[in-house]
Amino acid sequence: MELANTAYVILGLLHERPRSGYDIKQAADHSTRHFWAISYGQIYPELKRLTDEGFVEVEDASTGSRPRNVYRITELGAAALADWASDPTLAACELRDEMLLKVFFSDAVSSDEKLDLLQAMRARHEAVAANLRGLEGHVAGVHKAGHHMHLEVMRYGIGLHTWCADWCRDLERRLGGAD
Amino acid sequence: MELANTAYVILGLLHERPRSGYDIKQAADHSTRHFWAISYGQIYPELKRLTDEGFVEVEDASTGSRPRNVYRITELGAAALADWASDPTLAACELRDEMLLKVFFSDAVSSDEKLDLLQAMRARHEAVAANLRGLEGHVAGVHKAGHHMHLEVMRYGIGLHTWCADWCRDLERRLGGAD
DNA sequence: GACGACATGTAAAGAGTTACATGATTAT
DNA sequence: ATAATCATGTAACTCTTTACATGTCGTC
Repeated sequence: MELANTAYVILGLLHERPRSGYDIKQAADHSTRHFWAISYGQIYPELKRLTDEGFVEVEDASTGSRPRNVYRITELGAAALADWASDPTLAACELRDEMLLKVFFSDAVSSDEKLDLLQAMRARHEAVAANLRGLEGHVAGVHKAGHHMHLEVMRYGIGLHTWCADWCRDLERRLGGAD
Repeated sequence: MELANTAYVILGLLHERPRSGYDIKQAADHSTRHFWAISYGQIYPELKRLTDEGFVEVEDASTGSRPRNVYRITELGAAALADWASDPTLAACELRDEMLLKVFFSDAVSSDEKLDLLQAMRARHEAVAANLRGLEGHVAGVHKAGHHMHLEVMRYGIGLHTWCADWCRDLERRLGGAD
């Protein structure tokens, strides 16, 4: 009865309020996506499993002939979530960044191409930071409902990607200026 | 004949100098691990594929009855690496951080547990930054051989994880002080 | 002699993405 | 009408990790 991290994303989002699989995907795309992305291919099978194990309950909320299943976390589910969230066991943070990989090996390419790479990478981080800043206002509203950490983590993302963009800018300057 | 990113990690490391599968694993663990980890289960099959496709050449370097295959990048391989590295196409940077996920959902746990979580997360980032700082001196030596970007990316890692540790510290202070 | 580093490889399991398939409702 | 959004789900595929299996060489 061990749950995967992806299950806890679902449980965590359902702890806020009942949601459909579709809603879970939307909510994840606007929040956890930046440090734990999930897809429909995981959500629907996982919801079935969580229902079978008693961590969530399903309620039919179909309108006319459009199906809609709304899931609600159970006490068992809330306990499992709290157990998981309160365990401070060290877990690695895994990063996979193809562009940084290219930068790492870019001694094999020309100075111009190196700069192009860094500029593209900076643009990416600026875009992510801007996107998160857009989300920030929305989260600040929900914030009042008691989800303080959602806002804090959103700002972590903004700060992190801003730092990355700054690093790119600084390296661009040093490569463009000195070389 | 499309290569996966993992293949480019191997190609990139072989571009520096010929290496065995074991050497590749060691080198990756001391460099790309922080933004692109690879395992033996990928390395050996991938080396076979790269050899079959002509991107690398294998040379027998066995000593006595201990087997050792040293791989060397070919011109075709170097061209493929340069092609890949010089393409600034936007690619997402994917992060999976279980501890941050817990922090995100930690409104469901007590203030004390929240602080424990943040302290553990800070310890993690401090450890990674310290580890990278230890590697930095080593990389600075190779640096002279023309691998400037290796050192830059190493410092990116140090800066990034230091930023993360600082963020944790700041949030700890605000949660511990005001609450 | 035992331990740690060197060395190669495979098989199975697990995690996650993508593409596909289907259809309803709402807004333009 | 038609496009966008809402809505559910599966199957195939890809990528990656983990565990296993095997054996050598140098050093304490």
